Amino acid sequence: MSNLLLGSVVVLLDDPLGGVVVSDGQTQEPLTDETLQLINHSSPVWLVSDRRTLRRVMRRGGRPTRCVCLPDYNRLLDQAGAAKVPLPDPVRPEAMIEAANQAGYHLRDHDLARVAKLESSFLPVCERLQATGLPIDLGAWDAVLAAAHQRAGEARGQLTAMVGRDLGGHPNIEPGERNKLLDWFKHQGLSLNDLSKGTLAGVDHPAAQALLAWREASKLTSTYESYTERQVNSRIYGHFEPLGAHTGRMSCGEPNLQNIPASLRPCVRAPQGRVLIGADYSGCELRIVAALSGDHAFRETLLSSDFHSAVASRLFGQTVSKTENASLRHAAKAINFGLIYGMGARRLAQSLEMSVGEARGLLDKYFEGFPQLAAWREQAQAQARQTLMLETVSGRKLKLDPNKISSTLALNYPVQGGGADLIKWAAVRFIRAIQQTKGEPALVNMVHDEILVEVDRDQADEVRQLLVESMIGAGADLFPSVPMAVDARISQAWEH
DNA sequence: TGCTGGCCGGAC
DNA sequence: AAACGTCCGGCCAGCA
Repeated sequence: MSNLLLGSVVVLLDDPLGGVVVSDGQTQEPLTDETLQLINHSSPVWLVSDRRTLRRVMRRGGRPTRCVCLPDYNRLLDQAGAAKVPLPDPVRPEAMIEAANQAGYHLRDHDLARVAKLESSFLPVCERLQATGLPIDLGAWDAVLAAAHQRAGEARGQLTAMVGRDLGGHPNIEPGERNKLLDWFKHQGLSLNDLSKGTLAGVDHPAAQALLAWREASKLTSTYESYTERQVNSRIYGHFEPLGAHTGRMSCGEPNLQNIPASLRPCVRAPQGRVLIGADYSGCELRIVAALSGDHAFRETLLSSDFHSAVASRLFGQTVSKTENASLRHAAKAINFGLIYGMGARRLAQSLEMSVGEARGLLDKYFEGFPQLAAWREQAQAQARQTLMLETVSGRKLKLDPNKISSTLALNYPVQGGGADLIKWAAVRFIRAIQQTKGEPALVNMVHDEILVEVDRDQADEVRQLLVESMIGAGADLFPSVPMAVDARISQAWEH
């Protein structure tokens, strides 16, 4: 093929008879073990009309190194404000190649070639992740939920004892009935704007505490009980969407494996003879901020031992550690955290419970110490207004609606999106690194800045090392000016 | 009865 | 005017 993005291509299409058709654009063959070995060995770019087809071939042992899925390419194009390429109808090999070439030209015209290459390398990795599933200990999972049931029942009892016989005419108020509860609180002389955790925590009334307790427990039971209904051989299979978020992050649903709460993570357990390796970037988004801004002081402070304390010391001119002047550390941490999201003075004031004026003063002082960081923020926002385009390190792009230019997004997109680039590239590097490794290592989950791998116990140390190297190496590739740091631990369960 | 939007909260 | 981002999902409330 002439298109530089594709190189040599093989098209894989569903066969109406239930098989898969393999084509190079001229000849067509059925997918057999032989043709499969042939294309696996020569490693061309695979071209599929949808991920279902890719799954079918991978189930039969297909191991693509890169795979172009037109709908995903279209998403990259669309978000960059470029024209999409219609999926040919009917889907024929020559038409698919033509469409993919078209998409390739559009991608290059819009400087999306690098991110397209990243995504096409990541797609097979993502499919393998999805097909492997997350191993869980069903008994432990059920036990945690049974305890939550217990707590929910108790909290519900306490609440209805107080609220059940209502002066306002609502008999038997259920803890989920928001409007009635708001009504009831009003009757008690407490007119609340909402029933969020934040406002409820400040309400000095036992009913508020009972409601919070019920919500905490019933969240667990209502959301996570259904997970075990989906398990097959003690594994849960989520549906990962490689471009689920417009920042480039993956998303996951049915069920969502990316928001399993801390209380259930110990129930994610490797089967007999195998272990889990959990590895996460520590402070990777702050490191990305450091790399993008090029701020020397920020970089040096970040690389020193305890970042939040160090920032607090600079900010307030006194010694701060986790034990000494902890409130100052807390303030610095709030700013550092908000930095990633483009937080303003108002919100900082709210989270630190101070006046907006004080918060503004704090931010000014903060950016005084990190002048290049402040300049980068200004520049990023100005450029977003001017070009109406946001961009990450891999060239991933987001076209802004001129009617609603968000300065927070201008700051957050390159950071969050850069993090997505980073972990995807790390996963690709890891899969390549373990090609020859025994012990059947497999990705079992990815959560934005964390990678979870399952492997035979005997290979755990070796694979842990490869994983760390892949993650750090990906950082060196994408953000060479600031080294990434990775925490990695081997254990039976996810977060023991 | 089924759909939709808002609220709320889990993860990062 | 105001502004801490990205998701998924369960439940209630309102509407047809």
